[in-house]
Amino acid sequence: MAPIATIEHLDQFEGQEVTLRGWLYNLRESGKLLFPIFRDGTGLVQGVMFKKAVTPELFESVKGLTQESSVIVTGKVRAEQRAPGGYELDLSNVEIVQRVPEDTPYPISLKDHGTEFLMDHRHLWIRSPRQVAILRIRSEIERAMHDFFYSRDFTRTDPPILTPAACEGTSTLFPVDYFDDQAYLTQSGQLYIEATAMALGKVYSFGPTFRAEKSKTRRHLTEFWMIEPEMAYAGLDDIMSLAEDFISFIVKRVLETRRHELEVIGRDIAALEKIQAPFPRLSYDEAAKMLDEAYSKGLLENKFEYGNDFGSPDETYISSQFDRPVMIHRYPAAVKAFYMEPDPDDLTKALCVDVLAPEGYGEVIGGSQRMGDYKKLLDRIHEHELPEEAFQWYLDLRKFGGVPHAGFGMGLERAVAWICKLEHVRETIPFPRMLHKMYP
RNA sequence: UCCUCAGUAGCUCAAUGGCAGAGCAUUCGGCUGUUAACCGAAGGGUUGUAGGUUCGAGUCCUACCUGAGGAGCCA
Repeated sequence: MAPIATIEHLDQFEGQEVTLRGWLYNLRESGKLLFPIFRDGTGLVQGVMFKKAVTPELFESVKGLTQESSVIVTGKVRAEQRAPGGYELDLSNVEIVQRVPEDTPYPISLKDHGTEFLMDHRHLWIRSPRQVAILRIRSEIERAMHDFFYSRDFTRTDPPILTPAACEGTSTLFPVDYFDDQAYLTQSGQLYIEATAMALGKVYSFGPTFRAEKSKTRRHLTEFWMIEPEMAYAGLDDIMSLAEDFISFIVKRVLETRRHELEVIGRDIAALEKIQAPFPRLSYDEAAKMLDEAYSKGLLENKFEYGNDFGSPDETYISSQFDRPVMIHRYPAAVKAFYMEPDPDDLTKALCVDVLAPEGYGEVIGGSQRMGDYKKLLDRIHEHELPEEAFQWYLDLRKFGGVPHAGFGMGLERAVAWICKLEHVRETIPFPRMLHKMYP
């Protein structure tokens, strides 16, 4: 019985007979010679079968085998320059586990397809080599995130997904029936990990978040995964340093362990190699000045109105001026969330930071120092017309041993989209949830 | 929600207001080194839906549906 191998590690079996378990990716025929290409989730390998070398029954069963039929194949591994991947399998047996019927052929061919068709067949599309590579990179990024925070003595604490009230505004919540009451799907775990940070010091959370925004852009999902660190006794500068170390760590890890996948998707690796801390830091005022100058030079279509949040084209312009992520800090408090601490040097500004990814990917991280004072926080809750009762527990955090604390949130899918340089976040998650898109 | 564009075979796309076409996929045949193999043949159509203009509409007009891209909002 031949040992079971994976295509990824075929080089360890050169000259040996192995068994692979996978699917038929493609089949080329040349008379009495067959070239089936197999995939097993770790890569692609081409098999060779000469008619004379096997039984007629075996040859006929492989000849005309349909795409994506599941197979267990046995053959001898041989280095072969003519084969894609560098190794080839001289086939001695092909066991067909399930044959795709001819009258319902596998819908995703090796030719081009449109977005709508691919999205309707997302459950099959994820088998394509490019999608496999992206999902492997996503997985590696998730692993790197956890490694980073554990190596820095953070404790992972999981916030609830069903929540009684909004974290920021109420217009973008998904309501759900909760017995005789109404609950909402969480928009962010932040408020809850502020509480766990007061219990454990340095914490982070990683989980799904839900926003019912009617956004139809390449950067939006209604369900996305967010990683959020929160630190007691920390301020804005601490989380800016943390954010640049964090991003640098993740990119370095992907370059170390997923270089092959980056090559599969055609990512420009040199651009990623530049991602090293420190990142450029710009105040909101400095960024606004930059936008003014760009507008007067005709580089921006619309004039930036000081005091507003940056629009998408503004972010793209700013990030295009740097070869690594740029951190913009101290936005006007008026355009930011209610829980942010005002800048003591300018009370109209908030101690917050947005990290804009390069190459036009926009905001991947948003963070801030949190409002420390009980009375000021209560006033903000009233100003934003939020229900005070729902925030009583949150206010308690300022009543019982309040300390300066800060944290940030990174949208995983936007980070993956940037690191993989994808056109759209829909390819960063196995089953994206978008406006009017729930199937499959 | 607003703006722009698109919808024709299973898929990707052609078709000056005048016979509904090709490549891939499928089926049949050929090929002993193919590289999204190639060569020959066959089957496959309510042109998104409903109206309208016209001798004649895939093509022009109106409404609606669906999708894509962008804006706003956000991670």
